[in-house]
Amino acid sequence: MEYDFRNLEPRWQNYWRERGVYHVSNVSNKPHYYVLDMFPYPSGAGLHVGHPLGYIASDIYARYKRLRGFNVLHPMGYDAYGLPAEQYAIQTGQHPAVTTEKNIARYREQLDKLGFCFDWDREVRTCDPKYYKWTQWTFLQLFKHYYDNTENKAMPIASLEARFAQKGTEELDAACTEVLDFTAEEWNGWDEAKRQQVLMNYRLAYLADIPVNWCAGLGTVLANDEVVNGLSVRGGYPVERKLMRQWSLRITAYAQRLVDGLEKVEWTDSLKEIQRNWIGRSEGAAVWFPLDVKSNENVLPGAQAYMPQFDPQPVPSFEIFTTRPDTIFGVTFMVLCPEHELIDQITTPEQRQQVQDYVTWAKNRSERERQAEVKKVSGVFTGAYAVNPLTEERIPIWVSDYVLAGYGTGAIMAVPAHDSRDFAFARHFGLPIRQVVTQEKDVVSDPSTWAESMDAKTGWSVNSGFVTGMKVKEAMAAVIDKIEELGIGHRTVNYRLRDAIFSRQRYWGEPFPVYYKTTRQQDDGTTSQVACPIPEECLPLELPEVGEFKPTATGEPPLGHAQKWAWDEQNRSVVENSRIDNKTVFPLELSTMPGFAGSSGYYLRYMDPTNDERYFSEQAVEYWQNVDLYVGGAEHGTGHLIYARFWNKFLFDLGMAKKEEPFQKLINQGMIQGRSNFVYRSKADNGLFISKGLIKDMDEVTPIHVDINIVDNDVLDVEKFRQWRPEFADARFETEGGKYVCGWEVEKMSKSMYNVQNPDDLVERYGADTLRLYEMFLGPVEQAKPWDTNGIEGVHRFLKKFWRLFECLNNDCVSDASNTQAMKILHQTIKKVTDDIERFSFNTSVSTFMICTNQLTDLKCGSREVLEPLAVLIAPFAPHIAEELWHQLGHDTTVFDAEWPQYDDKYLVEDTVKYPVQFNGKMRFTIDLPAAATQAEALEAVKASADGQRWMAGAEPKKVIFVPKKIINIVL
RNA sequence: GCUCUGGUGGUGGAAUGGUAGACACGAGGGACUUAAAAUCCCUUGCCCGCAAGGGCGUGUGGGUUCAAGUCCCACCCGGAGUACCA
Repeated sequence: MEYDFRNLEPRWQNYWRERGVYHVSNVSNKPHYYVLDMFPYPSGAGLHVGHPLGYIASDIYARYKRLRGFNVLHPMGYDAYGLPAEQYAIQTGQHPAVTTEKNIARYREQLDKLGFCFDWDREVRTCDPKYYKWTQWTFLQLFKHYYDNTENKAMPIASLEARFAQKGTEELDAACTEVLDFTAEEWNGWDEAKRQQVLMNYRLAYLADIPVNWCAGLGTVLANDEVVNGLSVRGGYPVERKLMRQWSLRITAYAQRLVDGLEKVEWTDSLKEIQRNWIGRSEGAAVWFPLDVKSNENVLPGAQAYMPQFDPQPVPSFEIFTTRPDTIFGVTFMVLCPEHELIDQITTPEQRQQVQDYVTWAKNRSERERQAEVKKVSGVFTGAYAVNPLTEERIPIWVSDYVLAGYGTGAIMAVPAHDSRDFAFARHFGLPIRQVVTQEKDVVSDPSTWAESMDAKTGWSVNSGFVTGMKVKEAMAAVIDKIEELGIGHRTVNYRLRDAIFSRQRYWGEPFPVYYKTTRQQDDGTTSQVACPIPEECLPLELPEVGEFKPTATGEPPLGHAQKWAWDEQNRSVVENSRIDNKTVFPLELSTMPGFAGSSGYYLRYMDPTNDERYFSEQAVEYWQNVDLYVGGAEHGTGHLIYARFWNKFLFDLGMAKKEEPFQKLINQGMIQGRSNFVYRSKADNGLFISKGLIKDMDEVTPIHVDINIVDNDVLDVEKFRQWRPEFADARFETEGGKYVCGWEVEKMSKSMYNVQNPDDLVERYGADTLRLYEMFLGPVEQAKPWDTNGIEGVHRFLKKFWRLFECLNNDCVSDASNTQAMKILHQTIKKVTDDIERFSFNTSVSTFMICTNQLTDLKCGSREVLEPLAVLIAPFAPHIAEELWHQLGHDTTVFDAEWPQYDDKYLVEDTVKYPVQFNGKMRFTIDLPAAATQAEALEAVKASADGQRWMAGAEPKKVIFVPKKIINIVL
């Protein structure tokens, strides 16, 4: 009987579905294991061969774990909110829900064909109100909590209110936007609006005017990880900095825990490094530099103290952040960012015009220009001077945009000798450079001769007062101690991580469960809007229908088009906008949540996906704990994987998540790149195409992308090529032995390069099992590699051969002698495959199956005793053929209820092993030895077998190295 | 620039410090066939040699070791992340 995958694969897929073979229960006495894939965004293009790579790997591991007796949770769902569906809606007017539904159906069809073991009963979709109810709920919890640095966890905002009423901000150490200082009396005297304004400063989900990445092309705000080189990741539109009132998540409160948590998880070093860099923890010191008042008297009428904790005098001071406190003796100037609030106050009249011009210029420069011109030095002198608090030297204050408002304090002490940017600045403006660190003890040189600054944090301090002669590390500590002693600064840690902007001016996302009350403030009479949460029991707040998906004429987000988008506080329901009276009916928030909202907690929801009472039940999370294995792309390193960890840590603080880290082990599948094929058109003769091997000079031909689907093993199907496009209808070919050979190149997989491979075609041609094995055989899962179908025939051939192996059993052609040999082969295979799966080396597992099959075929097959375990062994990789063969062997239950075969050492022991023996590299021969031979026995055997010329009888070797089963090395 | 990766035949890739190139593709040769498909066998890192055999080989140069693709140092080249982060 032929290996008829076209008949067999759908048949078993039905069998699995009908019997609910992959249904997973939360109640089991088996050990649990949770294997998760990053759920896909269902795009209109459908799956390409890159998607399934990770799914196949996780499917293999999930099935393997199941066969090893684990209760395996392996769910799948859709990250269904997103920009493409919305863009499509704007163009066509088609509702995003409709296109999304259609795309999901297509994805599901494609996924089903590949025979995955997902428990579809647990499917989640981020756009489903039953799901996003919990996304909104989590947002409300973030809104209702603040981060207490003393407790080092999130705490209810109510406890903060109680605290304020009792003792104000005294002894409070909490994550906040701005450090506030008020007493209980002050708090108690404030009205509700003012109090809400203060609380907003502490909430983990907060509303604030912040500089955001505004993308006019998309009409929305973007998070930092959605912007690259000043352009939006989606669409590549320019992005500008703009001050807007936005919801943000105070993820920075968790910065340290996000760094620390990386120690506890099994991720690749490179991904951990990506996250560490993104969080960007740096230790250093904050130091106050006071203004030199004497030299600036004329510019400081009524200057206010800017150093409340430290300075009793009304002298403006600048707090700077440095990671090199040891170089404080080398400060020759200081630099403020153009946004710095003290610039106006300190600038001298003579410099005022210049400074204003510079600040204006810097503000109007787009983010993109700024980043592109990083190497261009610009800046202006303010005319003012500061005092170095340790040396009491007078140093000029400059303004330059190389100092960023968003990092540290927006002001720096410049040490040009030991910082490359300060160095470039000093050189450009002719400012002095003073060496305070030397790499070779006591050796100093003239910095004016330097080509670059000396940035290394190594060497010794020189010209540095009390730290002169100390090693750099010691000097750092000594300077900070001194600064703290003098009360002019302190040890501190800075993070590069920014709070996550959570508002998007889009339609197709989760609505914020928030409405706004307008109130008039008692003290100054200004009106302000107070954000009020929708009661939790009223969730989900469903996304309203809108006539149009574009922003409104007044520039409001698409939800501004909704007719029914107001909150009736008394009836606790969404009502018509026309009823807004700001007394009982209020406007609802018009922004929606970003893509990462829905994907930040989906792995928890899979544990208990139909629960309407809770996010997930206590019992479910208690059983599953967290994800044991997460498979997905490393491109989510600075986005989803940070947000999800934050989300989980927050839920952990609430006592809901049971593990602080959501993803214990993480495997990054490598990106599948496209492999494009080219034909070469002669420049001299436009109708002539020259085969690759016949081209003498690449200048004589034009390479043209050709659809990879009409190329097989780099050989062009010339007839299909002529039909492919009208202009090639009369194409002529200069061939190599009748074959037209195409060139190839690795490029991104994209439609325009005609190199997109659709998995359906391959399933149709070779079957799902072949495709699964082939994708694994391609190379290590983690490695990026170009897609290339050149080897798929070999894998398909292997499956046919494997199939024939089982036909032998039916023909009963097994001999006893060969059976013993076959058992050895089987047990070697069990051991190797098991080891390989455990270390996620699926490509070598496939090779092992090939070797095993070849050997058994050579032996003229094997017995049931051999073939039965083999069917189980291959089941994770090629489930359909395994299930078919398993049933042919007479079983009537699924192979996935079988037990994973164990290997027996007795079959692995070889009687004798050939040992290569080496005499100090000069001579080598091979002897036979019992496999279990000891070093002494080995030596005796060597002496007995070695040839007499070189091994003198009775001679003793100087040294013998004996590695069992490997090699004996003897030094004479 | 900084950080992380990787560099092995014509190709994809194997090698707990122990016979480098498993396995597969491609290529060449052959068997079976009227033919094709399918299947099977042989050769295939490079150089010398009819052969036996020998020499050279894991980006480059050093080092550690009886033994290095693997460990250490320096450099060169790719890929990824990040980017005026003080």
